[in-house]
Amino acid sequence: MTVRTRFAPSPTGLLHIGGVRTALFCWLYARRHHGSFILRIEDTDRERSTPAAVQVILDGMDWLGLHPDEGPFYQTARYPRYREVIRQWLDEGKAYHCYCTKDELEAMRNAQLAAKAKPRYDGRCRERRDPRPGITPVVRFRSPDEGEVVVEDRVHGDVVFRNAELDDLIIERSDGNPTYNFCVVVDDYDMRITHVIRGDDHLNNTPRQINMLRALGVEPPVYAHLPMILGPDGTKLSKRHGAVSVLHYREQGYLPEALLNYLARLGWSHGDQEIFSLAEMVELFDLDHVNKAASAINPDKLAWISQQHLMRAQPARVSTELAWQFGQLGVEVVGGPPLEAIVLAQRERAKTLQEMAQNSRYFFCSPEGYDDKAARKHLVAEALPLLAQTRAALAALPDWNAPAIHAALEGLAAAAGVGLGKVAQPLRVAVTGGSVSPPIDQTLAIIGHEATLARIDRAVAWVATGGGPGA
RNA sequence: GCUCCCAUCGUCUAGAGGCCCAGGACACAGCCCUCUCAAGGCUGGUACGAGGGUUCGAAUCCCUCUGGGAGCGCCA
Repeated sequence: MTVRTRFAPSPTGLLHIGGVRTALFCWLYARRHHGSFILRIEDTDRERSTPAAVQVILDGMDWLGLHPDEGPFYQTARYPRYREVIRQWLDEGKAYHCYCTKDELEAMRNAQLAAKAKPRYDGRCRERRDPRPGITPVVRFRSPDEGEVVVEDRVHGDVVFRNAELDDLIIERSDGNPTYNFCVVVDDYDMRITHVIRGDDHLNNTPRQINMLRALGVEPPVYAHLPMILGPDGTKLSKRHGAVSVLHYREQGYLPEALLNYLARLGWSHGDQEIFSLAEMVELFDLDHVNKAASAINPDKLAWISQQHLMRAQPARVSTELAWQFGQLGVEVVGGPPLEAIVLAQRERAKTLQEMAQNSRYFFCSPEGYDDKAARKHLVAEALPLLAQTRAALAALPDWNAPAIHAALEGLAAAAGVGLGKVAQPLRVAVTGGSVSPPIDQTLAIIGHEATLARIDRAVAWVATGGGPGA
């Protein structure tokens, strides 16, 4: 039997880390077993579903490369099918009309809560024969009164629920719209889903769904309920921390495979391995090593993984992403140094593409000013003679490349009887505006011969005129 | 309140009775490398929630407790 998994988000909020992790596991499992991954939009809540939210889901999945083999399917497009099943169940006595008003339901609920009982529908309309005038009924599924349902879960093991705990849930609202638990069942059946992989907040819904599946005459699929993902502080994911759209991660400069790698390690493991390429994840993923406990997001670790992927990715691809980041910063890169050289020089000193771009402005523009602390230490009168010598030596260089620059600077330092740092730091501040950059030879090589000399001149003049604001 | 789930370093996790006085990773501290910052290497500290069992032997199995979480909607 071919594996068929599905990711079924509802377009009522944003697609965040938690949803993405679920999507990832579904996708990985399907890929791993050469099956199909299906995307289904659960938009039966017409009040809260928005086209914008659908678009975010689609864009997010697309960016991450979690492409569905089938779909997206929209539940709102399947209403005729749901009605067909409901009609059939009504005919077979598996479902019935309920004329209780919201007020009555509310009263029932309060009474049960007051009696310290679990609030649930008592089934009072089960045997009702006649409609109540003026009330449009809902349709309820007739849940078994006795026995128990066993959810055979791939991550939790067998979980047993007594049917006595379950009540008759509404499957069609009074406005004619079908409800979630019911649609899921019909869809998973129609779409021949073999493995339902979802958040464990759905574990409690599962016995009801199994009962409905059986009413349809079929046996349930394999279930795997994933633990929740929590915010950095260990509490539920909220807007305050972590519950931001996945697309935020793109803007902040994370590579999709880095985010996916991080998410894969949240709840899944393969021994001690931390870094996985997409191909490795597909090859190694399995449900047996999915953890049962909830896990908290750790931004530091995500950043570290991000950098690991930045260092491993093809420079050409990283360049493309970097160009976008420069665009965001308003830095014109056309006509400047090749981006690949910058990637190679900067990738081990940036956690994200955004950070890389921010730290690389000086490759394209002269510093607008000098870092205060750095200037006070290195751009001072005493440093001028050596800086002037450096300028002369660099000006005389016939070939402008890192090894040649390096040799020149080394020679200068040796002749002056100082360490390379004495030469490099003033130069670095003059040319980049700060005290941090890739190795000075590489930095100068990328900036270019002319620009380097011009910037040294500016710095010398700046020192000569007593410093002051600006460069 | 009822039902269900969960429980190893601060965090992510390895661990499927002896290989564990518990391993890896992030973070943190120190050292090395070094023109700065990184990257990399080395070293260090910190964890099996508590109590009972079972067993020659338990982080691993069972029970109770405690602590977290989820569900109990004409939301998904």
